[in-house]
Amino acid sequence: MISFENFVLEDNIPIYQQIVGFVKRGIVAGTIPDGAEMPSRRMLSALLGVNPNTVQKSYAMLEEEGLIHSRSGAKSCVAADAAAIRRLRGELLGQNLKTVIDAMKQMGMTLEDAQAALADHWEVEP
Amino acid sequence: MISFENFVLEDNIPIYQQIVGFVKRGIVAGTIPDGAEMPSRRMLSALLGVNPNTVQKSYAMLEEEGLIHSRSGAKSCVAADAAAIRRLRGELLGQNLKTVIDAMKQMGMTLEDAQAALADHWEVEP
DNA sequence: TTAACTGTATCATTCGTATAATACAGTTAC
DNA sequence: GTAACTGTATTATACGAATGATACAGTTAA
Repeated sequence: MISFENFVLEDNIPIYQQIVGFVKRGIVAGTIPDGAEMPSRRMLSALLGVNPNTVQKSYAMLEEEGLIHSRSGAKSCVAADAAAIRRLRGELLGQNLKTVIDAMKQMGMTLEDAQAALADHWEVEP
Repeated sequence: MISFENFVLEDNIPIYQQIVGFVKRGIVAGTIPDGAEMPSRRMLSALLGVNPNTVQKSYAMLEEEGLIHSRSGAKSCVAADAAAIRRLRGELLGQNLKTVIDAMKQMGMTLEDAQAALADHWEVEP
């Protein structure tokens, strides 16, 4: 069973997007392995304190991208082969870096500034 | 008059937040100097193709943070002294880096991985 | 087989974002 | 002084995100 222990809800980002992102990053990291069982919609909604419909929306999007497989009545399973993981890594890395790089450039920072700031903030948090 | 030439609307982020962020980053970069005239609400809304009320919401938030000064009837001006710029730089840097660092750590990346990925993506765009 | 789960679907409601159409009072330049 | 701009305010509408409450059919383990 996949663990959502390290999942923390953020503000200002749709919850269903946060759940999708958490699962995607776990797949890339290998902490969510191919074939693993997803928690049921009801169980995860109770664990996170959100509505079952919100979790259902996340799972539907993961299903649409072919990252999980659902059969009516049975538990949903992760479906992530090596090709999917490779694709995900590039997708997530590009998304995250584009935002922060654009912002830093607009702040007048050079690559050296950015490298220093990244190193500064890396070990601050647990 | 402050230029919004380099401003591009993104999806999935509230427009009023994008405008606030653009002005804040410009203040940090120095491209939006202290005392400069802001474009009027109506002019900027026409330029960006958004509703005047949306621009008004952005300006009201900047006013609340003390970054611009508005007088009924006259144009709004930037109010950003050295202390405000220092505060802004730390605030924006922290916000942007926290998101991307958390995501990278969840993907199992080390600081060295992150440095390499940052350098890879830095010069890709104009 | 039956009870307890599972996925799936539908309906109503609340809230924030964004739009639209005005209106009014203060300023600035001619 | 007047016209053309400013900031500010109000009301209504539309849409997506999220919640809440059900309901129904498929599976799985006792």
